[in-house]
Amino acid sequence: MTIDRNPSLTEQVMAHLKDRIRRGGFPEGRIPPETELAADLGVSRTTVRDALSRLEHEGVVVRRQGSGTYVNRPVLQVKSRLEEIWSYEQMLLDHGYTPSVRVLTVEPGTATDDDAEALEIAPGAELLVIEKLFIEDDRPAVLTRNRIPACLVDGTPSATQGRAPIYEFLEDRCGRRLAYYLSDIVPVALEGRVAEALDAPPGTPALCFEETGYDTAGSPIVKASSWFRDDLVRFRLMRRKSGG
Amino acid sequence: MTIDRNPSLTEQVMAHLKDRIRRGGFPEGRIPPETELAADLGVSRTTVRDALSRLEHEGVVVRRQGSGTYVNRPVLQVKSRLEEIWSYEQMLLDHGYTPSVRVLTVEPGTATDDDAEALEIAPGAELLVIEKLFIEDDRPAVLTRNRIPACLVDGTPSATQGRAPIYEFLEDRCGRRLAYYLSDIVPVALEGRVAEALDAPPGTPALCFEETGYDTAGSPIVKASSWFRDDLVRFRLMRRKSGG
DNA sequence: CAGTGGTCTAGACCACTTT
DNA sequence: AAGTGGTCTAGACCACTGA
Repeated sequence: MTIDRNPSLTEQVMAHLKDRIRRGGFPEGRIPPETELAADLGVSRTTVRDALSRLEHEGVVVRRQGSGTYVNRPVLQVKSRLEEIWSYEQMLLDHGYTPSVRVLTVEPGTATDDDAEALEIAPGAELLVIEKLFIEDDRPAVLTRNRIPACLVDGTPSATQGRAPIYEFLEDRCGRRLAYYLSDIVPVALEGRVAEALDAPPGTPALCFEETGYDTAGSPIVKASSWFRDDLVRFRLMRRKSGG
Repeated sequence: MTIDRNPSLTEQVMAHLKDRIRRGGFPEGRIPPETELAADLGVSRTTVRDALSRLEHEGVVVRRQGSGTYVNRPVLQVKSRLEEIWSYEQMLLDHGYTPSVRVLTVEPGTATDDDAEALEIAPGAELLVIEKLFIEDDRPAVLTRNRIPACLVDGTPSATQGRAPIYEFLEDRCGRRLAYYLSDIVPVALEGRVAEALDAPPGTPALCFEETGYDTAGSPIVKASSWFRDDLVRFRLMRRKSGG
Protein backbone atom coordinates (compact mmCIF):
# COMPACT_ATOMS: atom_id res chain seq x y z
CA MET A 1 0.00 0.00 0.00
CA THR A 2 1.21 3.49 -0.84
CA ILE A 3 1.14 6.19 1.80
CA ASP A 4 0.14 9.48 0.28
CA ARG A 5 1.33 12.42 2.37
CA ASN A 6 -0.39 15.15 0.48
CA PRO A 7 -2.80 16.15 1.82
CA SER A 8 -1.22 15.45 5.19
CA LEU A 9 -2.24 12.46 7.25
CA THR A 10 -3.95 14.80 9.70
CA GLU A 11 -6.04 16.31 6.92
CA GLN A 12 -6.91 12.86 5.61
CA VAL A 13 -8.06 11.81 9.06
CA MET A 14 -10.14 15.00 9.32
CA ALA A 15 -11.75 14.36 5.94
CA HIS A 16 -12.43 10.74 6.85
CA LEU A 17 -14.12 11.67 10.12
CA LYS A 18 -16.14 14.50 8.57
CA ASP A 19 -17.35 12.17 5.87
CA ARG A 20 -18.32 9.50 8.37
CA ILE A 21 -20.15 12.09 10.47
CA ARG A 22 -22.05 13.33 7.41
CA ARG A 23 -23.12 9.79 6.57
CA GLY A 24 -24.34 9.26 10.12
CA GLY A 25 -21.62 6.69 10.70
CA PHE A 26 -21.49 7.35 14.44
CA PRO A 27 -24.72 6.18 16.07
CA GLU A 28 -25.41 8.00 19.36
CA GLY A 29 -23.03 10.67 18.11
CA ARG A 30 -20.17 9.03 19.91
CA ILE A 31 -16.79 8.93 18.21
CA PRO A 32 -14.47 5.99 19.04
CA PRO A 33 -11.57 6.49 21.48
CA GLU A 34 -8.45 8.08 20.09
CA THR A 35 -6.36 4.96 20.55
CA GLU A 36 -8.91 2.91 18.63
CA LEU A 37 -9.06 5.41 15.77
CA ALA A 38 -5.28 5.47 15.63
CA ALA A 39 -5.08 1.68 15.40
CA ASP A 40 -7.89 1.43 12.82
CA LEU A 41 -6.43 4.11 10.57
CA GLY A 42 -2.83 3.02 11.06
CA VAL A 43 -1.56 6.37 12.32
CA SER A 44 -0.22 7.55 15.65
CA ARG A 45 -2.46 8.82 18.38
CA THR A 46 -0.81 12.24 18.01
CA THR A 47 -2.05 12.49 14.43
CA VAL A 48 -5.56 11.50 15.46
CA ARG A 49 -5.47 14.05 18.26
CA ASP A 50 -4.29 16.74 15.87
CA ALA A 51 -7.21 16.00 13.55
CA LEU A 52 -9.71 15.95 16.43
CA SER A 53 -8.36 19.24 17.83
CA ARG A 54 -8.92 20.93 14.52
CA LEU A 55 -12.38 19.42 14.15
CA GLU A 56 -13.19 20.59 17.66
CA HIS A 57 -12.00 24.06 16.76
CA GLU A 58 -14.29 24.05 13.76
CA GLY A 59 -17.05 23.03 16.12
CA VAL A 60 -17.69 19.70 14.41
CA VAL A 61 -16.99 17.63 17.53
CA VAL A 62 -16.87 18.18 21.27
CA ARG A 63 -14.35 16.47 23.52
CA ARG A 64 -15.00 15.75 27.17
CA GLN A 65 -12.08 14.66 29.28
CA GLY A 66 -12.59 11.33 30.89
CA SER A 67 -15.73 10.72 28.88
CA GLY A 68 -15.23 10.74 25.14
CA THR A 69 -15.53 12.65 21.88
CA TYR A 70 -18.92 13.44 20.44
CA VAL A 71 -20.48 14.82 17.27
CA ASN A 72 -21.68 18.40 17.82
CA ARG A 73 -25.13 18.35 16.24
CA PRO A 74 -26.16 22.00 16.73
CA VAL A 75 -23.16 23.27 14.80
CA LEU A 76 -24.38 21.49 11.68
CA GLN A 77 -26.71 24.52 11.32
CA VAL A 78 -23.81 26.82 10.60
CA LYS A 79 -23.52 27.23 6.86
CA SER A 80 -20.39 29.32 6.61
CA ARG A 81 -18.01 30.30 9.36
CA LEU A 82 -17.62 34.03 9.65
CA GLU A 83 -13.92 33.82 10.50
CA GLU A 84 -13.23 31.81 7.38
CA ILE A 85 -15.13 33.64 4.67
CA TRP A 86 -12.69 34.14 1.85
CA SER A 87 -14.80 34.65 -1.23
CA TYR A 88 -18.34 35.99 -1.23
CA GLU A 89 -19.10 33.83 -4.21
CA GLN A 90 -18.15 30.77 -2.16
CA MET A 91 -20.13 32.08 0.81
CA LEU A 92 -23.26 32.32 -1.30
CA LEU A 93 -22.65 28.83 -2.64
CA ASP A 94 -22.44 27.63 0.99
CA HIS A 95 -25.83 29.25 1.58
CA GLY A 96 -27.20 27.05 -1.18
CA TYR A 97 -27.39 29.80 -3.76
CA THR A 98 -26.06 29.87 -7.32
CA PRO A 99 -24.62 33.37 -7.42
CA SER A 100 -23.45 35.46 -10.33
CA VAL A 101 -20.99 38.34 -10.19
CA ARG A 102 -21.33 41.71 -11.88
CA VAL A 103 -18.35 44.05 -12.02
CA LEU A 104 -19.70 47.59 -11.56
CA THR A 105 -16.50 49.60 -11.81
CA VAL A 106 -12.75 49.13 -12.22
CA GLU A 107 -11.37 52.63 -12.06
CA PRO A 108 -8.76 54.89 -10.52
CA GLY A 109 -9.44 56.85 -7.34
CA THR A 110 -7.63 58.77 -4.62
CA ALA A 111 -7.07 57.77 -1.02
CA THR A 112 -9.05 59.50 1.71
CA ASP A 113 -7.33 60.08 5.03
CA ASP A 114 -8.92 56.91 6.38
CA ASP A 115 -7.79 54.91 3.36
CA ALA A 116 -4.30 56.31 3.67
CA GLU A 117 -4.00 55.43 7.33
CA ALA A 118 -5.28 51.90 6.88
CA LEU A 119 -3.12 51.23 3.82
CA GLU A 120 -0.07 53.03 5.16
CA ILE A 121 0.24 55.28 2.12
CA ALA A 122 0.08 59.05 1.61
CA PRO A 123 -3.32 60.79 1.69
CA GLY A 124 -4.42 61.51 -1.85
CA ALA A 125 -2.32 58.67 -3.27
CA GLU A 126 -3.70 56.87 -6.29
CA LEU A 127 -5.89 53.81 -5.80
CA LEU A 128 -7.50 51.21 -7.97
CA VAL A 129 -11.16 50.91 -7.01
CA ILE A 130 -13.10 47.78 -7.88
CA GLU A 131 -16.81 47.51 -7.18
CA LYS A 132 -18.62 44.22 -7.53
CA LEU A 133 -22.15 43.06 -6.99
CA PHE A 134 -22.99 39.46 -6.09
CA ILE A 135 -26.40 38.46 -7.32
CA GLU A 136 -28.53 35.49 -6.33
CA ASP A 137 -31.39 34.76 -8.71
CA ASP A 138 -31.90 38.39 -9.79
CA ARG A 139 -31.70 39.62 -6.19
CA PRO A 140 -28.52 41.54 -5.36
CA ALA A 141 -27.12 40.13 -2.11
CA VAL A 142 -23.69 41.67 -1.56
CA LEU A 143 -21.97 44.84 -2.74
CA THR A 144 -18.22 45.15 -2.30
CA ARG A 145 -15.86 48.03 -2.89
CA ASN A 146 -12.13 47.22 -2.88
CA ARG A 147 -9.39 49.84 -2.82
CA ILE A 148 -5.85 48.82 -3.77
CA PRO A 149 -2.86 51.20 -3.82
CA ALA A 150 -2.16 51.88 -7.49
CA CYS A 151 1.57 51.43 -6.94
CA LEU A 152 0.96 47.74 -6.20
CA VAL A 153 -0.97 47.06 -9.38
CA ASP A 154 0.79 45.78 -12.46
CA GLY A 155 -0.60 47.67 -15.47
CA THR A 156 -4.23 48.80 -15.89
CA PRO A 157 -6.61 45.90 -15.49
CA SER A 158 -9.75 45.39 -17.51
CA ALA A 159 -13.22 44.77 -16.14
CA THR A 160 -12.78 41.09 -16.97
CA GLN A 161 -9.79 40.87 -14.70
CA GLY A 162 -11.77 42.59 -11.95
CA ARG A 163 -14.23 39.71 -11.96
CA ALA A 164 -11.85 37.33 -10.21
CA PRO A 165 -12.00 37.00 -6.43
CA ILE A 166 -9.97 39.77 -4.87
CA TYR A 167 -7.34 37.45 -3.38
CA GLU A 168 -6.77 36.01 -6.85
CA PHE A 169 -6.48 39.48 -8.34
CA LEU A 170 -3.95 40.50 -5.69
CA GLU A 171 -1.90 37.41 -6.32
CA ASP A 172 -1.95 37.59 -10.12
CA ARG A 173 -1.74 41.33 -10.71
CA CYS A 174 0.09 42.53 -7.62
CA GLY A 175 2.24 39.56 -6.68
CA ARG A 176 1.03 39.67 -3.05
CA ARG A 177 -0.64 36.86 -1.20
CA LEU A 178 -3.59 37.92 0.93
CA ALA A 179 -3.10 36.37 4.36
CA TYR A 180 -5.95 37.75 6.47
CA TYR A 181 -8.41 40.55 7.01
CA LEU A 182 -9.10 42.69 10.06
CA SER A 183 -12.81 43.46 9.85
CA ASP A 184 -15.05 45.88 11.69
CA ILE A 185 -18.68 44.85 11.75
CA VAL A 186 -20.76 47.98 11.38
CA PRO A 187 -24.56 48.29 11.45
CA VAL A 188 -25.88 50.80 8.90
CA ALA A 189 -29.06 51.99 7.29
CA LEU A 190 -28.74 51.54 3.52
CA GLU A 191 -28.78 54.83 1.64
CA GLY A 192 -28.03 56.35 -1.78
CA ARG A 193 -26.25 54.30 -4.41
CA VAL A 194 -25.59 51.42 -2.02
CA ALA A 195 -29.32 51.02 -1.35
CA GLU A 196 -29.95 51.37 -5.08
CA ALA A 197 -27.37 48.77 -6.06
CA LEU A 198 -28.74 46.32 -3.49
CA ASP A 199 -32.30 47.09 -4.61
CA ALA A 200 -33.41 47.85 -1.04
CA PRO A 201 -35.55 50.72 0.27
CA PRO A 202 -33.49 53.54 1.80
CA GLY A 203 -33.20 53.09 5.55
CA THR A 204 -33.13 49.27 5.47
CA PRO A 205 -30.91 48.00 8.32
CA ALA A 206 -27.90 46.11 7.02
CA LEU A 207 -24.48 44.88 7.99
CA CYS A 208 -21.35 46.45 6.59
CA PHE A 209 -17.84 45.02 6.85
CA GLU A 210 -15.14 47.65 6.95
CA GLU A 211 -11.94 45.74 6.54
CA THR A 212 -8.28 45.86 5.74
CA GLY A 213 -6.49 42.96 4.08
CA TYR A 214 -2.86 42.14 4.87
CA ASP A 215 -0.25 40.09 3.03
CA THR A 216 1.89 37.37 4.57
CA ALA A 217 4.40 39.98 5.74
CA GLY A 218 1.71 41.86 7.69
CA SER A 219 1.57 44.83 5.30
CA PRO A 220 -1.84 46.23 4.35
CA ILE A 221 -2.62 45.71 0.67
CA VAL A 222 -6.36 46.26 0.30
CA LYS A 223 -9.16 48.13 2.01
CA ALA A 224 -12.64 46.82 1.48
CA SER A 225 -16.20 47.78 2.35
CA SER A 226 -19.00 45.27 1.88
CA TRP A 227 -22.72 45.61 2.37
CA PHE A 228 -25.09 42.68 2.83
CA ARG A 229 -28.80 42.24 2.34
CA ASP A 230 -29.80 40.76 5.69
CA ASP A 231 -32.77 38.95 4.21
CA LEU A 232 -30.44 37.00 1.88
CA VAL A 233 -27.22 36.64 3.86
CA ARG A 234 -27.26 35.88 7.56
CA PHE A 235 -24.05 35.51 9.53
CA ARG A 236 -23.84 32.83 12.15
CA LEU A 237 -21.01 32.31 14.54
CA MET A 238 -19.93 29.94 17.27
CA ARG A 239 -18.71 31.67 20.42
CA ARG A 240 -16.84 29.87 23.09
CA LYS A 241 -14.84 30.51 26.19
CA SER A 242 -11.33 29.98 24.95
CA GLY A 243 -9.17 28.45 22.24
CA GLY A 244 -8.49 24.71 22.22
CA MET B 1 13.59 24.52 40.79
CA THR B 2 10.02 23.37 41.05
CA ILE B 3 8.05 22.61 37.93
CA ASP B 4 4.49 23.85 38.27
CA ARG B 5 2.13 22.10 35.87
CA ASN B 6 -0.89 24.22 36.49
CA PRO B 7 -1.38 26.16 34.35
CA SER B 8 0.05 23.75 31.81
CA LEU B 9 3.53 24.22 30.40
CA THR B 10 2.00 25.19 27.07
CA GLU B 11 -0.03 27.93 28.74
CA GLN B 12 3.01 29.15 30.64
CA VAL B 13 4.97 29.37 27.40
CA MET B 14 2.09 31.29 25.80
CA ALA B 15 1.96 33.72 28.71
CA HIS B 16 5.73 34.17 28.62
CA LEU B 17 5.75 34.94 24.91
CA LYS B 18 2.75 37.28 25.10
CA ASP B 19 4.40 39.17 27.91
CA ARG B 20 7.65 39.48 26.01
CA ILE B 21 5.79 40.69 22.93
CA ARG B 22 3.94 43.30 24.98
CA ARG B 23 7.21 44.57 26.41
CA GLY B 24 8.70 44.82 22.92
CA GLY B 25 11.16 42.06 23.75
CA PHE B 26 11.47 40.96 20.11
CA PRO B 27 13.20 43.65 18.09
CA GLU B 28 12.31 43.47 14.38
CA GLY B 29 9.27 41.47 15.46
CA ARG B 30 11.13 38.25 14.92
CA ILE B 31 10.61 35.43 17.39
CA PRO B 32 13.50 33.00 17.97
CA PRO B 33 13.47 29.55 16.32
CA GLU B 34 11.38 26.87 18.00
CA THR B 35 14.41 24.78 18.90
CA GLU B 36 16.04 27.75 20.58
CA LEU B 37 12.92 28.64 22.55
CA ALA B 38 12.59 25.02 23.64
CA ALA B 39 16.18 24.92 24.89
CA ASP B 40 15.93 28.29 26.63
CA LEU B 41 12.70 27.47 28.39
CA GLY B 42 13.65 23.90 29.16
CA VAL B 43 10.66 22.28 27.44
CA SER B 44 10.29 20.10 24.38
CA ARG B 45 9.89 21.56 20.94
CA THR B 46 6.39 20.02 20.81
CA THR B 47 5.32 22.15 23.76
CA VAL B 48 6.74 25.28 22.16
CA ARG B 49 4.99 24.43 18.91
CA ASP B 50 1.71 23.90 20.74
CA ALA B 51 2.02 27.34 22.34
CA LEU B 52 2.95 29.00 19.03
CA SER B 53 0.06 27.30 17.23
CA ARG B 54 -2.38 28.68 19.74
CA LEU B 55 -0.83 32.14 19.58
CA GLU B 56 -1.03 31.98 15.81
CA HIS B 57 -4.66 31.03 16.05
CA GLU B 58 -5.27 34.05 18.26
CA GLY B 59 -3.53 36.09 15.61
CA VAL B 60 -0.70 37.19 17.92
CA VAL B 61 2.04 35.73 15.72
CA VAL B 62 2.45 34.63 12.11
CA ARG B 63 4.52 31.62 11.09
CA ARG B 64 6.17 31.29 7.72
CA GLN B 65 7.57 27.92 6.80
CA GLY B 66 11.24 28.02 6.03
CA SER B 67 11.50 31.60 7.25
CA GLY B 68 10.52 32.10 10.87
CA THR B 69 7.88 33.21 13.33
CA TYR B 70 6.95 36.88 13.59
CA VAL B 71 4.90 39.19 15.79
CA ASN B 72 1.67 40.18 14.07
CA ARG B 73 1.52 43.92 14.72
CA PRO B 74 -1.82 44.76 13.07
CA VAL B 75 -3.71 42.34 15.29
CA LEU B 76 -2.70 44.30 18.38
CA GLN B 77 -5.56 46.64 17.38
CA VAL B 78 -8.15 43.99 18.20
CA LYS B 79 -9.47 44.64 21.67
CA SER B 80 -11.74 41.68 22.15
CA ARG B 81 -12.14 38.69 19.91
CA LEU B 82 -15.71 38.21 18.78
CA GLU B 83 -15.51 34.40 18.95
CA GLU B 84 -14.37 34.52 22.54
CA ILE B 85 -16.68 37.03 24.16
CA TRP B 86 -18.01 35.36 27.25
CA SER B 87 -19.14 38.16 29.50
CA TYR B 88 -20.23 41.60 28.33
CA GLU B 89 -18.80 43.08 31.48
CA GLN B 90 -15.39 41.65 30.53
CA MET B 91 -15.83 42.83 26.94
CA LEU B 92 -16.39 46.41 28.12
CA LEU B 93 -13.36 46.14 30.39
CA ASP B 94 -11.34 45.04 27.34
CA HIS B 95 -12.55 48.17 25.58
CA GLY B 96 -11.01 50.20 28.37
CA TYR B 97 -14.29 51.00 30.07
CA THR B 98 -15.31 50.61 33.70
CA PRO B 99 -18.81 49.24 33.28
CA SER B 100 -21.61 48.82 35.77
CA VAL B 101 -24.53 46.40 35.52
CA ARG B 102 -28.18 47.13 36.15
CA VAL B 103 -30.66 44.28 36.41
CA LEU B 104 -33.88 45.46 34.78
CA THR B 105 -36.09 42.42 35.27
CA VAL B 106 -35.98 38.89 36.67
CA GLU B 107 -39.43 37.52 36.00
CA PRO B 108 -41.39 34.59 34.58
CA GLY B 109 -42.45 34.47 30.96
CA THR B 110 -43.75 32.03 28.36
CA ALA B 111 -41.93 30.60 25.36
CA THR B 112 -42.81 31.82 21.88
CA ASP B 113 -42.65 29.32 19.04
CA ASP B 114 -39.15 30.53 18.21
CA ASP B 115 -38.03 30.21 21.82
CA ALA B 116 -39.53 26.73 22.02
CA GLU B 117 -37.79 25.53 18.88
CA ALA B 118 -34.41 26.89 19.90
CA LEU B 119 -34.65 25.57 23.45
CA GLU B 120 -36.26 22.26 22.46
CA ILE B 121 -39.19 22.73 24.82
CA ALA B 122 -42.96 23.00 24.32
CA PRO B 123 -44.40 26.27 22.98
CA GLY B 124 -45.90 28.24 25.84
CA ALA B 125 -43.65 26.56 28.40
CA GLU B 126 -42.56 28.64 31.35
CA LEU B 127 -39.35 30.65 31.13
CA LEU B 128 -37.27 32.76 33.44
CA VAL B 129 -36.51 36.07 31.73
CA ILE B 130 -33.57 38.17 32.86
CA GLU B 131 -32.91 41.58 31.38
CA LYS B 132 -29.71 43.43 32.10
CA LEU B 133 -28.23 46.72 31.04
CA PHE B 134 -24.47 47.30 30.90
CA ILE B 135 -23.59 50.91 31.49
CA GLU B 136 -20.37 52.72 30.81
CA ASP B 137 -20.05 56.09 32.51
CA ASP B 138 -23.80 56.85 32.48
CA ARG B 139 -24.11 55.77 28.86
CA PRO B 140 -25.97 52.48 28.34
CA ALA B 141 -23.89 50.31 26.00
CA VAL B 142 -25.46 46.84 25.92
CA LEU B 143 -28.92 45.48 26.65
CA THR B 144 -29.35 41.71 27.06
CA ARG B 145 -32.42 39.58 27.47
CA ASN B 146 -31.88 35.96 28.54
CA ARG B 147 -34.55 33.30 28.50
CA ILE B 148 -34.02 30.10 30.50
CA PRO B 149 -36.51 27.22 30.67
CA ALA B 150 -38.13 27.45 34.12
CA CYS B 151 -37.76 23.71 34.60
CA LEU B 152 -33.98 24.13 34.70
CA VAL B 153 -34.01 26.79 37.38
CA ASP B 154 -33.62 25.86 41.01
CA GLY B 155 -36.11 27.94 43.01
CA THR B 156 -37.07 31.55 42.23
CA PRO B 157 -34.03 33.78 42.02
CA SER B 158 -33.84 37.31 43.29
CA ALA B 159 -32.69 40.33 41.33
CA THR B 160 -29.36 40.13 43.15
CA GLN B 161 -28.76 36.67 41.79
CA GLY B 162 -29.63 37.89 38.30
CA ARG B 163 -26.72 40.28 38.46
CA ALA B 164 -24.10 37.56 37.98
CA PRO B 165 -22.87 36.76 34.48
CA ILE B 166 -25.29 34.40 32.82
CA TYR B 167 -22.84 31.49 32.64
CA GLU B 168 -22.33 31.80 36.39
CA PHE B 169 -26.07 31.90 37.00
CA LEU B 170 -26.55 28.79 34.86
CA GLU B 171 -23.84 26.95 36.72
CA ASP B 172 -24.95 27.95 40.23
CA ARG B 173 -28.73 27.89 39.88
CA CYS B 174 -29.23 25.33 37.13
CA GLY B 175 -26.26 23.03 37.53
CA ARG B 176 -25.41 23.29 33.81
CA ARG B 177 -22.15 24.46 32.38
CA LEU B 178 -22.45 26.79 29.40
CA ALA B 179 -20.12 25.45 26.71
CA TYR B 180 -20.77 27.68 23.68
CA TYR B 181 -23.21 29.93 21.86
CA LEU B 182 -24.48 29.82 18.31
CA SER B 183 -25.07 33.46 17.41
CA ASP B 184 -26.82 35.17 14.54
CA ILE B 185 -25.59 38.67 13.87
CA VAL B 186 -28.59 40.78 12.93
CA PRO B 187 -28.64 44.42 11.86
CA VAL B 188 -31.61 46.32 13.31
CA ALA B 189 -32.97 49.82 13.76
CA LEU B 190 -33.46 50.46 17.47
CA GLU B 191 -37.12 50.95 18.40
CA GLY B 192 -39.46 51.09 21.40
CA ARG B 193 -38.23 50.02 24.79
CA VAL B 194 -34.89 48.79 23.46
CA ALA B 195 -34.11 52.23 22.04
CA GLU B 196 -35.33 53.77 25.27
CA ALA B 197 -33.21 51.54 27.47
CA LEU B 198 -30.13 52.22 25.35
CA ASP B 199 -30.92 55.95 25.34
CA ALA B 200 -30.72 56.13 21.54
CA PRO B 201 -33.05 57.87 19.07
CA PRO B 202 -35.53 55.48 17.42
CA GLY B 203 -34.19 54.28 14.09
CA THR B 204 -30.53 54.22 15.15
CA PRO B 205 -28.74 51.37 13.32
CA ALA B 206 -27.41 48.78 15.76
CA LEU B 207 -26.21 45.23 15.97
CA CYS B 208 -28.23 42.54 17.66
CA PHE B 209 -27.00 39.07 18.62
CA GLU B 210 -29.69 36.42 18.51
CA GLU B 211 -28.15 33.44 20.15
CA THR B 212 -28.67 30.08 21.75
CA GLY B 213 -26.37 28.80 24.47
CA TYR B 214 -25.62 25.06 24.83
CA ASP B 215 -24.25 23.02 27.69
CA THR B 216 -21.37 20.58 27.46
CA ALA B 217 -23.75 17.84 26.32
CA GLY B 218 -24.91 19.95 23.38
CA SER B 219 -28.38 20.67 24.82
CA PRO B 220 -29.75 24.21 24.52
CA ILE B 221 -30.12 25.88 27.91
CA VAL B 222 -30.52 29.58 27.21
CA LYS B 223 -31.75 31.87 24.47
CA ALA B 224 -30.38 35.38 24.46
CA SER B 225 -30.87 38.61 22.55
CA SER B 226 -28.40 41.44 22.93
CA TRP B 227 -28.38 44.92 21.49
CA PHE B 228 -25.29 47.11 21.22
CA ARG B 229 -24.74 50.84 20.90
CA ASP B 230 -22.45 50.97 17.87
CA ASP B 231 -20.86 54.22 19.01
CA LEU B 232 -19.70 52.53 22.24
CA VAL B 233 -19.06 48.93 21.24
CA ARG B 234 -17.43 48.05 17.96
CA PHE B 235 -16.78 44.45 16.98
CA ARG B 236 -13.56 43.61 15.24
CA LEU B 237 -12.65 40.27 13.84
CA MET B 238 -9.76 38.53 12.12
CA ARG B 239 -10.74 36.56 9.03
CA ARG B 240 -8.45 34.06 7.49
CA LYS B 241 -8.45 31.34 4.90
CA SER B 242 -8.40 28.27 7.07
CA GLY B 243 -7.64 26.89 10.51
CA GLY B 244 -4.05 26.09 11.50
C1' DC C 1 22.88 24.43 1.40
C1' DA C 2 22.05 25.81 6.07
C1' DG C 3 18.22 27.00 8.83
C1' DT C 4 13.40 27.35 9.59
C1' DG C 5 8.81 25.66 10.37
C1' DG C 6 5.60 21.28 9.19
C1' DT C 7 4.48 16.46 9.98
C1' DC C 8 4.67 12.23 12.34
C1' DT C 9 5.97 8.53 15.58
C1' DA C 10 5.95 5.73 20.08
C1' DG C 11 5.56 5.94 24.48
C1' DA C 12 4.98 7.83 29.29
C1' DC C 13 2.23 9.72 32.77
C1' DC C 14 -1.71 12.67 34.53
C1' DA C 15 -6.70 14.26 35.36
C1' DC C 16 -11.14 13.33 34.92
C1' DT C 17 -15.55 10.56 34.24
C1' DT C 18 -18.02 6.62 34.60
C1' DT C 19 -19.26 2.16 36.43
C1' DA D 1 -10.87 0.37 38.93
C1' DA D 2 -11.14 0.90 34.11
C1' DG D 3 -11.31 3.85 30.36
C1' DT D 4 -11.15 8.32 28.32
C1' DG D 5 -9.05 12.59 26.86
C1' DG D 6 -4.94 16.01 28.33
C1' DT D 7 -0.04 16.94 28.56
C1' DC D 8 4.63 16.21 27.54
C1' DT D 9 8.94 14.15 25.80
C1' DA D 10 12.78 12.98 22.39
C1' DG D 11 13.74 12.22 18.11
C1' DA D 12 13.14 11.52 12.99
C1' DC D 13 12.41 13.25 8.52
C1' DC D 14 10.21 16.52 5.08
C1' DA D 15 9.21 21.11 2.61
C1' DC D 16 10.22 25.52 2.09
C1' DT D 17 12.99 30.05 2.30
C1' DG D 18 16.72 32.75 1.68
C1' DA D 19 21.61 33.85 1.43
